[in-house]
Amino acid sequence: MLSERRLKVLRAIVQDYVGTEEPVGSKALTERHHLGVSPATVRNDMAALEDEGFIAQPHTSAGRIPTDKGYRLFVDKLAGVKPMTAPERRAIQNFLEGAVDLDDVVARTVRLLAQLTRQVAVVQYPSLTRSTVRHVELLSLAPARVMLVLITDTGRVEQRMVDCPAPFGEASLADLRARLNSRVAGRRFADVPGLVEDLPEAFEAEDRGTVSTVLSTLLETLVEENEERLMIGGTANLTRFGHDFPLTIRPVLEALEEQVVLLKLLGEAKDPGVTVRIGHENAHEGLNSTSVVSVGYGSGGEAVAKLGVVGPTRMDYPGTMGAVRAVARYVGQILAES
Amino acid sequence: MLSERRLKVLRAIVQDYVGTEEPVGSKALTERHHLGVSPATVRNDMAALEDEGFIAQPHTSAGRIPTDKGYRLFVDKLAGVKPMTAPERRAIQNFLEGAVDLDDVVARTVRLLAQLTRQVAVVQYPSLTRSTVRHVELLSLAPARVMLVLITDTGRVEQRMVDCPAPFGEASLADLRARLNSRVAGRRFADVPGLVEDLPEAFEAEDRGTVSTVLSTLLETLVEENEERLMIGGTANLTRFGHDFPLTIRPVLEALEEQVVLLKLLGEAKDPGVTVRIGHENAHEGLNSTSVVSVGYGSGGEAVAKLGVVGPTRMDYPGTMGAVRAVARYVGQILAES
DNA sequence: CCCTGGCACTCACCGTGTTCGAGTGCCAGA
DNA sequence: TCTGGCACTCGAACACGGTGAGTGCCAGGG
Repeated sequence: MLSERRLKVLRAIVQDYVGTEEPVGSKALTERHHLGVSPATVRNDMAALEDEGFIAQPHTSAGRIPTDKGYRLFVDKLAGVKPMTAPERRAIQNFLEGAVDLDDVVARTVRLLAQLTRQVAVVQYPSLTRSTVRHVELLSLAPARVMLVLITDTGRVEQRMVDCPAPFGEASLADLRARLNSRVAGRRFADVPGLVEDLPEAFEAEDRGTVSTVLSTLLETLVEENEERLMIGGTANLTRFGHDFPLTIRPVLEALEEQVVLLKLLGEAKDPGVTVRIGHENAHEGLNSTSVVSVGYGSGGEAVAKLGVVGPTRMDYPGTMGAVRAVARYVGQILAES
Repeated sequence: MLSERRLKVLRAIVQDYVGTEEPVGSKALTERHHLGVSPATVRNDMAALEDEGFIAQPHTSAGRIPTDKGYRLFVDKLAGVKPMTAPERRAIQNFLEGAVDLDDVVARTVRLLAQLTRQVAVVQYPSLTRSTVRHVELLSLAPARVMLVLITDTGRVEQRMVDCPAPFGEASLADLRARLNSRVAGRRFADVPGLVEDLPEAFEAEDRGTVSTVLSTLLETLVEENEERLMIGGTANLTRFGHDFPLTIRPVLEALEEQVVLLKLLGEAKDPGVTVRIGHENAHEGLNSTSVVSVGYGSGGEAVAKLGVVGPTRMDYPGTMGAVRAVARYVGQILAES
C-alpha cells in the first residue's frame, strides 16, 4: 500500500497537471505545495508511483503526468466532489427556470452544463420506458388512417401513423380512445402491455384488427429503445483539448455523432451517484483519451435519464462532478414541477 | 474584362487549389492543365488576376490562392452544378426512404448530406409558418389546465400547456375542439388568425376567457419564430479544415451552436435555386473563412425550409451544389408522400 | 530505515545559420 | 502578344550547439 505522503504527492501531481497542462517535476511540486520534504524525497516517491503505474513520463527526463490509473485513484480516494457555491446554485436555478417545454429544458440544461464545466455536455431526454402515460390521443386522418399521439408525464410527445386494415368509424375511435385512457393513464410504461391485451375483445369483430394494430403500434412506441434521443452541446470546448489536434479531436467528434455510442456510454453508469469513466475505461476507442462524468436525473426519486459531460482525461474532476451533480438535481426539480 | 484564357487560368487555379490545398504556381498549372501556353504567359495572366483581386499570394514567392472574389467569379461564371450520377441518386433515395417520422427524415438527411459532401450539414425542420394545419387537439389535464397539440401537414407536432382563467368542462372543450378543427384544418398558418377571431362569441360568457386564452396560445405557437429548430451533423469533417486548427475551427463550432446564427444564415438565401455564400459574404464573423451552400426544399412547389452545408471556402463547389440540390429534391418527395 | 544534498546525465526546446527550391518579376527577342 | 532566360525572394527543412528542467543514483546524517 502507498504511504500517506505518496498519495499526497499523487494528488499534487494531478492538481498541478490539470492546471498547467504540463508534465510536473519534483522541484516545482515541493515549491507549490508545502509538502515539507525535499525534491529528492519526492523523486523517490515519484519513482515508486511510476512503478505502480499511477504516473508516467512522456519521455525520459521530463516531468510526470498521471495515467488513467492515477486519475482513477485520485477520484476514488483523494478527491471529493466540490459543491457548488451559493451564487452558482442560484445561477443554475435561474437559468433553468425560464424553460417553457421539455425541449427547452433539455436545451437549457445542455448549454448550462457546457458553460459550467467548459466541456462537451450530453443530456438524454427523459426515457420513455421509465415514465408514465399521461394521455393517449387518437386522431382520424382518413377512413383507414389514424394518428396516435402519446403524451408522457415528462411532457414528451411521440406520434405515430397507423394504417388500419379496415376503415374505422369515429364512434369506434372515440370508444377506443376512452377505454384506452381509462386503463393506461397514469400507469407506468412497463405495465401497459398487460393492461391492454384483452382490449380487442370489447370490440366488434370488424374493428378488432384495427384495434390490435393500434395497440401494437402503441406498444412499439413504448418499447422502442432507439428512439431515445439526446442533445449535445459545447463542442467548441473541444478546441481546448490539447496540442495534437486533428488526431485527438476527430474521433471524439465522430463518437459524439453516434447517438448509439453516447447512449451506451451514459447507460453504462449504473451507480446512484456520479459516475466517472476515465480514458481506456470507455469501451469506445475514439474516447480513449477522454473521461465521461455522468449521473442519472429524474423527477421523482427515480432516475428517468442520464446526463453528463465528456472532456479530456486531464480535467478538474471535483469541479466537474460537482457541476454535473448540481445540474442533475435542479433539472429533476424542474421536471417534477411541470 | 478578362480574356477567355485568363478565366481558364482562374478556373485551373481554383480546381488545383481545391484539390491539393496548396498554393499553385505557374509551372504546375501549365503541366496539369493543357493550356497550350508557357508558364511565363500564365505568370502574366496571374499578375493581372491578382491586380483585379481574384487571387492572392499568402507570401511573396509562393503560389497563388483564390480570394473570396475569385471563388465568387468561379461559381457564378466558370462552373456549373455537377449532377449526381445514377448510382448516387439511387443511394440517396434508398437512404431516405426508410424514414419513419419527421425526426427521422431530418436526421437521415443530415447524415446523408454530411457523407456526400464530407462537410458539416445543416437541415432546418419544415417551418411552421408556411405549412398548413392538419389537426388541433385539446386535452383536459386538470379542471383548469388544457394541453394544446398542433399537428402540421409536414408531420410536426407542437404542444403547449394552457392555464385557463376558469374551469372548463369536457363538453365545452369538445365543442371548441370541433369548431376549431372545422375552421382551421387544412388551412395555412398565415390564414388562421382571421379564421378564429370571432370564435369566443359562440361560447357562454363564462367560457370566453378560457377560449381566448387557448386561441392566443395557438396563435403564439403558430407565429413563434424562435421555435424553428434545426439539426446539424458531420462536425467531424471540420477536422479536414486546414492546418492552423484551434483558431480556424473554434469560431465555426461556436457559430454552429448558435441556432439563431444558422437560421439567419439559411434564411438569407432567397434564391429559388442553390445559393452560395462565400467567406466574408457571411455576416457572422466566425464564418468568415467558410462557405455556405444552401437551398430551399418543400413538399409541394413551395419551399417550407432550407438545408445546406458549411465548409471551407476551399471546397468543391460544383460537387457540393449538386449534392445539396439533389438531396433537397428527394427530401421534398419524401415529405410529399408522407 | 528514511530523508537529504550533491552530482552526473539525458533530452526536449530554442535560437541561429545554412541550404534548397519553388515561384516570382522583369526584360529582350521572336 | 507570347516566350525563354535570368536574377531575386523567401519560406521550409535541416543541422548545430547551448540551456535548463528533470531524472536516477549514491553517500551521509538524523
